[in-house]
Amino acid sequence: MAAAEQEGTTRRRAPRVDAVRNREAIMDVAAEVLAEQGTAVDVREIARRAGVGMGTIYRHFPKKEDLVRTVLHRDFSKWAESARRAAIDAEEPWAALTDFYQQALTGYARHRAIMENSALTWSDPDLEGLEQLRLVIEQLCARAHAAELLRPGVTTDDLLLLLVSLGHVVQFTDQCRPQMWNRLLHISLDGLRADHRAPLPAE
Amino acid sequence: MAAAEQEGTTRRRAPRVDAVRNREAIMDVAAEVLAEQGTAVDVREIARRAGVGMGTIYRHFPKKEDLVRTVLHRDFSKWAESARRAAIDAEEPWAALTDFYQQALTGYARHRAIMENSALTWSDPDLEGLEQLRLVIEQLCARAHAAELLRPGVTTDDLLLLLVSLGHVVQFTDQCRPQMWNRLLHISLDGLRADHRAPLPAE
Amino acid sequence: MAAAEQEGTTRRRAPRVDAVRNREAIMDVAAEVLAEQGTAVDVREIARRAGVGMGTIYRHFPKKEDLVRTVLHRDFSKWAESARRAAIDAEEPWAALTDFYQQALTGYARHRAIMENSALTWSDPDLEGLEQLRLVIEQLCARAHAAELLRPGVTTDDLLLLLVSLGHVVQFTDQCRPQMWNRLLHISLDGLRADHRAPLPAE
Amino acid sequence: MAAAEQEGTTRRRAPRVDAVRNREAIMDVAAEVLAEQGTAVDVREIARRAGVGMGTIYRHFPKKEDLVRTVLHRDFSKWAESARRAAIDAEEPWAALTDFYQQALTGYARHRAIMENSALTWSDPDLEGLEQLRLVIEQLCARAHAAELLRPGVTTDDLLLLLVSLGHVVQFTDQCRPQMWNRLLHISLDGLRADHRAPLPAE
DNA sequence: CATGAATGAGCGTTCATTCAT
DNA sequence: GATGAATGAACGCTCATTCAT
Repeated sequence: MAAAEQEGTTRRRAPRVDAVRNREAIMDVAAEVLAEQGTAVDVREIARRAGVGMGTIYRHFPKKEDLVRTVLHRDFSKWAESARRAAIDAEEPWAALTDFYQQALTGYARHRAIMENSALTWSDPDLEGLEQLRLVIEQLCARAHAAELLRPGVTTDDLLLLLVSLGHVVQFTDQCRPQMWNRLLHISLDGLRADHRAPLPAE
Repeated sequence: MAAAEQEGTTRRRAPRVDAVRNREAIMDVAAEVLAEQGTAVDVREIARRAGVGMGTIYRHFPKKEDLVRTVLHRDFSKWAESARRAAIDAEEPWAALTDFYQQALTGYARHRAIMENSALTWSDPDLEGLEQLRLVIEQLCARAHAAELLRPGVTTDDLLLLLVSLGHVVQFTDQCRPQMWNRLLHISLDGLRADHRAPLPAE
Repeated sequence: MAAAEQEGTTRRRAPRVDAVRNREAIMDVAAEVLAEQGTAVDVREIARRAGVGMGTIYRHFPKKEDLVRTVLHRDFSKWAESARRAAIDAEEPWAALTDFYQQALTGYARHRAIMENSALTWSDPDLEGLEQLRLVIEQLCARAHAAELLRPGVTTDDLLLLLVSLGHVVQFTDQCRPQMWNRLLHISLDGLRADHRAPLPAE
Repeated sequence: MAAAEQEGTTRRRAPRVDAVRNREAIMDVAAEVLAEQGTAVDVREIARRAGVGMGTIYRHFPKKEDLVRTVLHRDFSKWAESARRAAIDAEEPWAALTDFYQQALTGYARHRAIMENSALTWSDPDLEGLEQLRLVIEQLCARAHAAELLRPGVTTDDLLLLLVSLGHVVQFTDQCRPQMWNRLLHISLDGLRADHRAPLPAE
């Protein structure tokens, strides 16, 4: 009703509000469900939990994969952005790095669909997503190298891959051994320290 | 029938040579396909590629899962056994460990279904498979500790988890960056060395 | 959405008229096919004959058995209800009884699936269906006994069982000797008359 | 060995012995299984329980239905023959009739496949089986009519159909109400008595 | 535009029947 | 002949996607 009052001027916009609302509802629900169940979810469940019809989903996202990609991208970006800020705010380069891993592994690594997709993303450069994360890591990497805290030769890709790798560990130890990944993280980080001067193998 | 029984050596009339051949063909093809596509494959595709009818598969393996389990178990065992021998034969405890990882990651880690199953196995200890692997790693771990080459506090589970973790890395870098996991392996192994005396976090 | 809610009368947006039509088409076709072929029909055939896709059937009836049960229940109830009315309307207790059998055997006894189910229902009292019928028969039985028309000792179960029994006769004489069951019915009914005072054997 | 001694003369017959043995084993087992489970049995189960290969079954009986028909025919005939003798031996025509029903319903009516097939047989006169039974009943019927014990107009077909009808009752009350069919039998037989002079409806 | 009913390819599985050994 | 391995049509069911309302 309130929306209808402006009829004359906003005839076109009014429906958009709903559309946007819907789109967001869908994405929010999808985010939840994708995190819980991975990409194997039934589209119907997303529709049901979002309170919309399936057609609405398909209007906004022609293929299920489009929805998945969009949602993952958004969530990933959101998270990457907060990670970026944390990285900038940190004063100690090394602490920045370790905090980053801690946060990443406590947070998004539990997201089933993101982890599923990390693999895809990695091998299919057309798919964006890890790219933003790479930027964050690039900074962390550069700062740590600048402070000579990071082992010579360690690249952004190394750090990124380590993250994904530990992410998988989180996935399947989350239920039975909730903190075990932390040990692996420590081990890996110790292996990344500047103390180690032995060159890493070429790819 | 009576005639055949005199033989004494072969209770079963004729060796169903072709049946054995078929069973093996099925398992071999299944191994291939499971390695490529994971457990989601259509049984029909295995049948097609094995050159047999669907019914033949179901004769040998009443449920798809039976086929999967059997194949995975076979492949895993085969590989675990060779890993065990290599581990025993190695003179240097540290080399034994690194070679083991090298071999594991060059080999079975490319197998999608095995990797799928590793995750499951981890959280469901009833499922066998990783158990054999754990035994091998236990030995490697013990020897390395005995020689004081391994960081204090490092457990078999740490090493096992590292393996699975790097296995996933192999999975999704195999196509685009075939040797990249090797760098991570080096980093992790360096983090495992006895030089590091800092205690690892409790689980 | 908000606009639709004002209506107050129809919470559901649009009546899915065609959906109802489809559901009914499915049930009608299913009734036909189940009557003809019993519960062994291929769901695809029902779909084909109803002019819908298979999925449509499964939308309305999650399992084949749900469809079967629903259809049988509907048909059975419909018929049982009309039988009940006829039984009440009849003035003569004996005529009520004979008409009831006539109608039952001319009608639902040709339904293969119902007859299949009668057998099951008999041995599994959890399954509903015969229950309604039993109620009708109970009344008929009571009235006939009250009028001393029915042989002493005859129970509702006797009458019910006779019905099912003659139902089977209808099943397999329907094609070749369409009215033959009628003779058996007469014979049985005569055996049920109060003239016969010889006690019936205990179960 | 004993069979082989006559090699010269019976070269052709020796294998037949086995074949016959097999054929009989198959039929015996099939009889059992068909009685227990009806015609829906898996051919494999018959083969297994008969200790022969499936090919052997299909050599003797090109189609499953051939086996079924043959077995049922044999069992039916066997039983019909014993019924015939009992019928002849009986001195009282009425007792002959009632004993016949008693025996039939205690005996073969529990045979699932026979009962399944009775329906088919009835409507498909090409299928033999009931024919022999009809002959027996014809005699019983004639004797009872001659003694004026049987209601005028009652035909062999009436009696035959009554038998099949009560047979079905036995089928589904056997587990839960083992003797209930007996009551129906009494009722029907009383309806068949010569006391009833009312004409039966034409078919 | 939103809805959710409809579609149908595809999956795991069974079993009568055939055929190489 | 006998064997039982192989075949494949057919079944119940799921779910991404389309489309009439």
